[in-house]
Amino acid sequence: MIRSLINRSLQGHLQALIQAGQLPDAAYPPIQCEAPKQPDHGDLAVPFALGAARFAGMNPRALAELLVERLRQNPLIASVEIAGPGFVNLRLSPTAYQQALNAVLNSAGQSVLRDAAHFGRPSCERPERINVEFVSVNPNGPITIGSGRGAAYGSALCNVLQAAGHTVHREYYINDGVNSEQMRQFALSVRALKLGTEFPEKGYKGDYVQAVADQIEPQGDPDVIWWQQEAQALMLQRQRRDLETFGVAFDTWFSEQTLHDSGRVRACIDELEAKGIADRQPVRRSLKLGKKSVIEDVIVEDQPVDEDDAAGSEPTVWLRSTKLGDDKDRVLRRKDGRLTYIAGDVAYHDDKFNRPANADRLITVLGPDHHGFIGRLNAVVAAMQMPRVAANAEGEPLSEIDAKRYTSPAERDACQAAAQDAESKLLVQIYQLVRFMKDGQPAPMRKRDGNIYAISDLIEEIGAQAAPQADREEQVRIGRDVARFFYLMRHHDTTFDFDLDLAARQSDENPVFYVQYAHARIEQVLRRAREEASSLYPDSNAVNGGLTAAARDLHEREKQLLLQVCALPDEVALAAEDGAVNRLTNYAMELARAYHGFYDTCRVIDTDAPEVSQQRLALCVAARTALQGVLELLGVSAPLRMDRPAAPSE
RNA sequence: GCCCCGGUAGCUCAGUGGAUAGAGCAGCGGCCUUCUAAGCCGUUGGUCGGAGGUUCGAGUCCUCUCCGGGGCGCCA
Repeated sequence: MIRSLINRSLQGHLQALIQAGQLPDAAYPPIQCEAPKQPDHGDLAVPFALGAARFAGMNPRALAELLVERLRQNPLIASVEIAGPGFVNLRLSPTAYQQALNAVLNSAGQSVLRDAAHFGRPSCERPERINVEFVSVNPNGPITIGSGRGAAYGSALCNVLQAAGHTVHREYYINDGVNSEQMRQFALSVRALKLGTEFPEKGYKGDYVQAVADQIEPQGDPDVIWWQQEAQALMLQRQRRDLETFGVAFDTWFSEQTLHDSGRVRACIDELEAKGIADRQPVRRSLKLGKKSVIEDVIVEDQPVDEDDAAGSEPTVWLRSTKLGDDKDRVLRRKDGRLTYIAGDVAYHDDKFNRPANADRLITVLGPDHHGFIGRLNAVVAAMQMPRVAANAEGEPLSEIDAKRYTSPAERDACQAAAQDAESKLLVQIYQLVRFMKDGQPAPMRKRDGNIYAISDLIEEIGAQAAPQADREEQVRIGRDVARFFYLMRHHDTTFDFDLDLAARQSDENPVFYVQYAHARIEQVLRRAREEASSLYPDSNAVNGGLTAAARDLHEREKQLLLQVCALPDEVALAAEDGAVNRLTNYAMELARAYHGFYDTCRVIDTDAPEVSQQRLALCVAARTALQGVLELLGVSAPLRMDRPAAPSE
């Protein structure tokens, strides 16, 4: 925002220098400003000269001098100096702040998700249609606190991508395949509880299983498949409800079984066999990997063929995923005819790329136990996308190792191209383990009675402890806000400890309340202004009118607040690029800090100084816009007021 | 054996190859007759696990190594 304003200026200055022949025309790194480490270095710092010196063939300070000459002419810049090895430190003019503030105010009251003109939305260079699949747990239990991280991360990631200008499709893949062994066990457990039949050895216990059993009404003596479908439908209902409570919504709930029913899975296998990337040879290949996943050898093992298998049984069908970079070949169809999970995945990924509103790119959010899936999912995508290999094509001869997995140079080239292409189209985001800490000890995720620690339990627990007097709806709101914020505080690909005691504490240690309190404070100020000094209240026209008045040198705290507000689009752009949504929780805390500092030092409502007061009200509105924006992206509410917790009685 | 993640202040963690490595909490000391003190300000606290390397410059990139967490099914 302010930065992009300045960045544009900087680019202009650079071009001018090149055109004037003061700088050689070279492939310079991008010229950009950044927040200085120390506030007393100025409002913004430009490290360009340090990086560009090499390309210009001059020393950094001399290059900085050239820039400084130009910057002195710039009306947005109040002062500029060279510091350290060649930093250019800028102080912005009141005009620059004024312009930035007005720009933010233009999107006050808008949604960063829905309104494309919201200042928090960075301009996206290459908008894409992105399909994001997340959560996708088996419908044999509630959403656990473990998957809760994936739910929080996935939903926030979608918001960020959308705010960055992409078209996002949120998708949940329902693992409802009837040949799933786990679902069969679940169905048998439900049936046992309902009918009092023998409980399966690997059955599911816990109140949620009983709850499903209580709701099921069998007519006659239905088969296991019926039980399975009924049970998973009920479980799915519960999952949807819990996710909704957690602030997670999907555009599509995609059923695995529909792919089997429509014959798509079988058709895909046929296609793969026709291409030669799947076959029925009784061998399995695996890659022997050395350091840095360098392929040291290809191991080929014969698979036993039992002569006495029932007549009519067919050979196992193998996906030759080692040709596509996976470390093992994978079975698509077992010899008893049942299809594996990965067979469904082939059809599923193919489907995502071939819908009317097809995706340019897929993102799949998976838990830490699925880390080994990256290679095979990539192979699955590559297998369907690769062309049939022409038999007579030529290429560099095969190496000794490659000869063990490829039949021809042409096949090798086609496979490697497909694998590479798949890597650019499918991004697997793995989130790491969460440990829930209670009284300094890890809390068990699975209770002894077979019950699971569900996300709904977490929400209720936090809400009830943080606000014992509040009504249920309010407790759920608090529980959801705190849980989401906590999940999102750390980088998704880092293990972290979720401190349940801290989460439930309504104190200054809890960052969620710190951020929300900043918002409540803003609302309070605006309320008071409306009630006690309505002539100063910034309805949109009055704010803009007030700001076109003489620009004033802002207080240091006001500048810091506005700079922080203006950093939102930059943070969104970065998060969309690298998927590090946790930037935004950090940003939210910094923004809140900036506001609290401003609030403490700068009296807003002051009828004796109407112009200053009006500008500060405008700053409040700007801060509110940014806070609401970032909280909307995080899926955390922005409360209009927060009552001070009762002081401990003396 | 291979893969992923982590090791930064007493604790929990930030930290785009750039300046004197930062917050919060805990500790210590201040600030409510004025918009909510769930707040603010000051202060104490560091061999960024270790060793090499690349670079004008490394907590950040590369190699090796030590310690901790997790993963490597014709389960999903």
